[in-house]
Amino acid sequence: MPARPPRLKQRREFQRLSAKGVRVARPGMAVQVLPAPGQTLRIGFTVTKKIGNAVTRNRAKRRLREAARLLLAPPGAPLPTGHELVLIGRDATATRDFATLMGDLRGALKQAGVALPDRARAAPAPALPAAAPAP
RNA sequence: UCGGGCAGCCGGGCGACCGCUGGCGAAGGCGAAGGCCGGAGCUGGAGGAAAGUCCGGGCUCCACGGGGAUACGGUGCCGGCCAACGGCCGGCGGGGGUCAAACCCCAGGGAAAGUGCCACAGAGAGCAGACCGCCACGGCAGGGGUUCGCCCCUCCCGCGGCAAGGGUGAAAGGGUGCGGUAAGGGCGCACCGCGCCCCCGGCGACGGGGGCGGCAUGGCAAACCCCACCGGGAGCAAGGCCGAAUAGGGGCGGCCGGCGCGACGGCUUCGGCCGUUGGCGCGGGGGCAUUCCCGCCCUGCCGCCCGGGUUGGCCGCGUGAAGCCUGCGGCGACGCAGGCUCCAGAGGAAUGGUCGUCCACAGCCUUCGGGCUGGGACAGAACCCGGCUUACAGGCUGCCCGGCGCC
Repeated sequence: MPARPPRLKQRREFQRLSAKGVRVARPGMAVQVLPAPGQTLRIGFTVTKKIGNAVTRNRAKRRLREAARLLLAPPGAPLPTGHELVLIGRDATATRDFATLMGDLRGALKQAGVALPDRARAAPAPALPAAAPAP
């Protein structure tokens, strides 16, 4: 039962990603990636006041969080490692069709070189602790 | 049923799967024990405005002897309600609405204390004023009449009277009518208005009546101002606890020093003794900061100079001026009594994602049965409560006034 990825919370962490990370943009969001070899994936979300009022900003952040959960930490899969991520909301984040939003995120992560967990391997066996099948 | 006008309420419903967050917490595991780990499952989870942060409080810290004055800010008809208010209720006064009406609106104390302002237009706007006009008197000219004395009409000039009418304006120094007058004018009179006094009703704001006054006192106080009353400051990053880290200061100069400990130096009969020294404690002394914190601190006294930290957890933190129902009192705001309920607590900050179905709504088509698309208003708790203000798709309920129709 893998926990969700740890969150980035502090201002200086966001600033570090902004200064040193690689930025990839899609209509639904922008993604900043910084390699962190050996570390489990950590992720942060940010939506500026330019996007809208508090309701709109909250919605954008929640949709980004849900999209990231479905892509990066599906039930049963181990957490990816090796990166820190920041997802940045844009104007379309709150209104874009959710499947399209997921597509944006998938494409952005692929372009940034972040490997997604293997969904097929994750699918079975939530009951037993995942004994790694010998290759 | 139509039109007008108020008040209250709702503001997407149901279901499925996957998630988030608070609470309770089974199996199982660990430990000698207190207990710890663990999390199946159950369950709570945004608003009427959570908003603006404009008022009033609770709570917290800081300040604070009593009285007065000044400055600054606020409030401003009366009575009541409320923990309190700049809020609410009921009245009063004024204004609006309408043929009447239901009903709506209001910074609504003081302008015969002072200062200031009153644009444009207009002759004149605060010691009022005379453009057109009206009237009297004197004079020139023209016309008419004549009893030949003069009279009447018109234009113009001069000198006066007036403020009715026209005109300007937001406002022109009471209004309407009659009398009076050369024409006019509170010049006189009646009524209305205004001011003062008296009586009556009302807790009161105020209302009613009578008498007197001939009119004196234009408006603006969301212009300064005057009067009356009220008002300490900062805010949950308040404030407190625990742990970690760093520190619990450092430097320079001058002067002074009670006791003990320590350190250093010297002497020693090895028991101690003497000296030096602001390293520590006691005693004694001194003193305070606010607006993120280093608080209770400092210290022998005086003077000068130089900083550091801001990370984690817990409490505060939701049983409250609480909500719902019923009854009683009150026109009402509201109060009292009884019963029932526990109802969000995050901290880069939970209430989301997807789907089905129904209910509104909008557009198009329609054979009027419906069909197809679109698509949920304003907006997100951050210590809590009472208000105000502002935003808001659509909808529900009740009441009041008036018209028409029916019984």
